[in-house]
Amino acid sequence: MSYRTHTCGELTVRNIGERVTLAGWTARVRDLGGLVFVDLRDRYGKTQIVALMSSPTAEFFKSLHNEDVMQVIGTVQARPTGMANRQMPTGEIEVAAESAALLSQAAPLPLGVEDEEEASEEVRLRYRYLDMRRPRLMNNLLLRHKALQSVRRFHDEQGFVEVETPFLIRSTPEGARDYIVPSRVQPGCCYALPQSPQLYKQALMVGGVDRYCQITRCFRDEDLRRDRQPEFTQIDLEMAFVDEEDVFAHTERMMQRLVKDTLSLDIDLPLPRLNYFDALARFGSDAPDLRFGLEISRLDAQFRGAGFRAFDEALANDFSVFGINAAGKGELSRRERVELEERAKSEGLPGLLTVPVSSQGLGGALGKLFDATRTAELLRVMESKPGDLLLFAAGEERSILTGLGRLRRRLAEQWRLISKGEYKFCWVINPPLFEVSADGELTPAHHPFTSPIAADIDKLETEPLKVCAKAYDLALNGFELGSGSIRIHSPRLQERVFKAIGINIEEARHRFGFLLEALGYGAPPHGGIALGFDRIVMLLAGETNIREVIAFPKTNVASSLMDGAPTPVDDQQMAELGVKWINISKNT
RNA sequence: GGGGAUGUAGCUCAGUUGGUUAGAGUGACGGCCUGUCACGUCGUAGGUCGCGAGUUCGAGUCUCGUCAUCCCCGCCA
Repeated sequence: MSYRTHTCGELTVRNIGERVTLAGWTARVRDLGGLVFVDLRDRYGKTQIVALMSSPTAEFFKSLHNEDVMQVIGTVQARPTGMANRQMPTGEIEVAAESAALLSQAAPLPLGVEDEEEASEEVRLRYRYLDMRRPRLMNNLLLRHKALQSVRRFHDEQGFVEVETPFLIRSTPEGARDYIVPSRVQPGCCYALPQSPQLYKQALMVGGVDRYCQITRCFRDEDLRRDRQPEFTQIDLEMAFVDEEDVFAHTERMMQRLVKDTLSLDIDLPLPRLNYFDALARFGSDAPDLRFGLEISRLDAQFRGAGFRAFDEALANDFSVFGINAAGKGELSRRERVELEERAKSEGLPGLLTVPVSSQGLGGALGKLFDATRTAELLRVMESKPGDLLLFAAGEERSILTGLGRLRRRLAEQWRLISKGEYKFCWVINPPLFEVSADGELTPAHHPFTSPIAADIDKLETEPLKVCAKAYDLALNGFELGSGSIRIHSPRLQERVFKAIGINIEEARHRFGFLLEALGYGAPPHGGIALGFDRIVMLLAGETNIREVIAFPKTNVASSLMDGAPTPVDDQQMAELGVKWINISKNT
């Protein structure tokens, strides 16, 4: 006989009179003396079990503890008139118990499975298997499953081949720090866990797998954030014989389908596109949040010669002035404006000038400095009207823009300019191919296999920093969902790019192993994208933290509180690997 | 590596200018109760105030250090 004939979420009035067997967790026991109710729960729902004092099971029910696992055999019956619970799907019926069996006993729980939100992050992570019994995490896991199936089904329909690539790979010094795995068979050598399957998917293109997709784990040993875990899942895809437009079209349809399959929402295509520099200039971010305004304006011309000393000095130093129109915020109190200025400093801005706009013109520090013409011009550029509050900051262009970008997001949250359930995607396209690293070297902004846009190839040797890449990021609601590019498939162009960043072909071959060789054996034009699956699910779930959509996530210092990883390992294990610790100061 | 927040009963929290025996809700345990559904009701147990120093007649409260969890900057091709 099977453990259960039905789940705890499916019995309704249609089942009245049926003899059923249910199994699940004891969610609650309501002992009324001569009458006992038990809510039996599984992931499908809850069903009320009832036993009269005269019933042989009543004594057993009274002895139950919360979360004991049991099996009940009984008959589905309608609840007495007026006793239905309209809150729950099974609320019109109950199961009159004939017999019951305890399947497993539960000790008192360290967190309340029944109450929502009443547990610290620490306790939830330590007892993740209990947290899972609560609807929030369970629903997120179910949503994640749906999203996985949607993406797989879509790619299968489109003729994509799912190929698994290795987890034990060659370490490359580029990019994020690698997780390292020492080899026992080859003492002194290590594998790395992949930061992404980049090199392999390009090899697959050379191999003729012209449409590849993989939903796979990636590993990066960097500090965590609310949208970053050391191991995370990517939707990785690559296509041969395509240009950017093909990748855009494919990715957009995948996202459209994903949002439809999970949330039943329709996304309009094509998705808007922003040039990388425009995104930075207007939103102070390469992953702009388009759900609200507060756009940034460049105001060098409007402030030049206006006599505002701090900004004049900045302009004289080749710095810039930028502003944001906080529409309708002109009535903020003196104190609120000071708080705003403090907030700006905490976002890395050197300072913030706040100026209310009234029907008389500009207030605050600019009231006396700006004449009618200058005022009119400023209001025109900032699209401002009386009742607004203007925010200004001056300094080095990029740092002011990114600072204002962070402030912009904070203010939108604080002022509740974002409505829930809105999904605003956008492509951010054609970023620079190279950037200058901290030590002054030219480095690839994306990765060294990214193709420059055709029009810029001639500048590779002369003005490398002006070369734009055939690369693109997909952003959603202020988060980077993923990025990709059209790759270089010509060994000659690849060589020029390496030369531009100061590495010769031998060195490149040493660092990137097989890929360069592969490109020499007939590589089709190809490109692709990799999307952060956890982030996508986080946003679909309406969560603000990636941990909420990961079954067993890590803490800020990359610990797993449930199993205690990472731990020291035996000397024996280390000896086999030929590895010895030095200078260990803590955690030993 | 840097900045910020938090840490008090199993859980979620309160605890005043430093002052007697550290409280509440919930959960746990025991009793009563025949229509509950956050059942009600009566009772009982439950504390290394994260840890370690220091200041003080006296520290949950003040100072320093340290650990843990969270958020941000750096970092994340």
